Amino acid sequence: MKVGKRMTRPRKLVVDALSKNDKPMTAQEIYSKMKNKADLASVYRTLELMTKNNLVQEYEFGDGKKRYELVNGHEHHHHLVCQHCGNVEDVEMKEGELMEKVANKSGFKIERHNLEFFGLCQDCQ
Amino acid sequence: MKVGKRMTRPRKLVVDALSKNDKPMTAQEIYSKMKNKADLASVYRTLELMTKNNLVQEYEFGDGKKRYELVNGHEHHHHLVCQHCGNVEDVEMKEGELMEKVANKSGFKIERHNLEFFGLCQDCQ
DNA sequence: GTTTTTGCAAACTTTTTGCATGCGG
DNA sequence: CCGCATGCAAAAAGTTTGCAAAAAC
Repeated sequence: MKVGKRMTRPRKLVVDALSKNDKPMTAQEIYSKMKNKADLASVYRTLELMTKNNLVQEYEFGDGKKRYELVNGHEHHHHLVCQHCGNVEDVEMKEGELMEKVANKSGFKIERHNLEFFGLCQDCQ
Repeated sequence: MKVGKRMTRPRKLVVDALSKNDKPMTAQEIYSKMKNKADLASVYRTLELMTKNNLVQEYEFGDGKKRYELVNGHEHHHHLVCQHCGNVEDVEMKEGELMEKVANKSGFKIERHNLEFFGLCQDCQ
């Protein structure tokens, strides 16, 4: 890891779990992948640390659980969340101009945005 | 209300609280506004009912609480959430073409999307 | 050796649920 | 009246926290 922090086993396990998955994961999902080799609380603490240091990005898809995805390697992107099967696909799109317009006309200093789509994937239509 | 459902006091109170506020409210906030005149559980049940019937729209701004806003009257819009003071402003933007592109290239049947911006409002910059 | 991090257990917060009672139409 | 909706209380579910023990460096 980095950030002047220690590279411990629980942290390795979290990174490991996240990097083996291509979809955002909940804390529970990450925890399940590491079979008692670290505590759930450590998972949460690690995710908080990594989120603050922009190593992971946090998402909410509306079911009350936060999901996390490694930033490393991933382009900036958004998600298509199937409301039937729960599957998640990545979408990339160039929304740059749109964001600029919002920034300009609002006077807000926009640091990040979440854009998620909900609907039905091809299999579920 | 409608939906073939009964217009009861708790439901009136929820609609009332929501219509007197111009920002999305949490269940707790709604509950607080109605001073023991209805139960929190009824607030949740009402919000669920109204969400399913598209009378309210549900949002998540990343703090683990769901927020609700009356659809009635409001144009389709998005939010600017200040990460410092928590204030929420509405933004309107024409993102139509962008949405179409995503729909076309993904094969997803998109039913709705959430787009929220996080940053610093003018006062907090 | 000292500081950071962990595991465990307990607490907290938000949301959901069961059930007997009560209100709306 | 009759069934849907409510209040209350208890339970889920997700996340956070305190603290002594253990691991990094």
